[in-house]
Amino acid sequence: MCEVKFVDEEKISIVRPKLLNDTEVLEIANIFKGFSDFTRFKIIHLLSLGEFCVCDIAAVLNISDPLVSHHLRQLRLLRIVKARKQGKMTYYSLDDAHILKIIKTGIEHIRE
Amino acid sequence: MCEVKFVDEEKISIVRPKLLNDTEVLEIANIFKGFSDFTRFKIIHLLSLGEFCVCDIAAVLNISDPLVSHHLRQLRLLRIVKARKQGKMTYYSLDDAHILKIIKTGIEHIRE
DNA sequence: ATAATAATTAAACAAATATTTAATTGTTTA
DNA sequence: TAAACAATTAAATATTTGTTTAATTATTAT
Repeated sequence: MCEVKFVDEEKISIVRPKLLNDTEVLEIANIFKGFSDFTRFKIIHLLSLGEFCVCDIAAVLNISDPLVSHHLRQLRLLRIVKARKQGKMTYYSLDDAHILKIIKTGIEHIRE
Repeated sequence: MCEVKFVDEEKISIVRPKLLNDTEVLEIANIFKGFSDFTRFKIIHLLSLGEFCVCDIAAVLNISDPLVSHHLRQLRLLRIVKARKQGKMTYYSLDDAHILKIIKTGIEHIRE
């Protein structure tokens, strides 16, 4: 086990006040959690290309309607996507410009 | 259940070739997964402020050494952080500039 | 009203993941 | 060489989370 005192007390004291508070950290981590699942990211990426109904999302990605609906619900709660209802259908799209930026950052990153 | 044919066949056919392949999606989703946990994001954010040993990370964030080590291992595999060994200690820091950009995008996002 | 359909919700299950505790490795110093 | 310490690893547990299936809601059209 590691001793209690800090290896570099000074470095720590400079950094401490710059730390984010728990609420902020939780919020940010949750946003990234929205992007962290294989299926969910596929949905998000599709919606970055346009507005789609649940039915078409499921068909294009070859997954079931309830699964799409389930993920969209999470994404709506995280305000990553927004919904527009029209008749029987619900059309989904990305909620704001930030979301597109996050997607792009991710794509850029893996393409180095 | 939703019928098989697409609501907007044309829109779909335009979008289809623009979709990312599964390997890319998995890679991106995994990077975001690195950022998606409360404790792990705290570690990442701390490392965005400087280079630290396991011992100090654990002390500042008030969590156990093995937990820090465990998360750092994942982050190293995802190439989000890198390690530098010196004597008994291992010093960790962010792996590249992209990572800093992702962190900033996240912080920006919640601060609108 | 009834039937058909898009979407959502609920319940059950399966799989993945975070955390804890204990044991181990590897390096330094006495 | 033995003791001390930083870090890692392993095993066990607890929790969260993704997916499936079935049932339900809400809207449109007959």
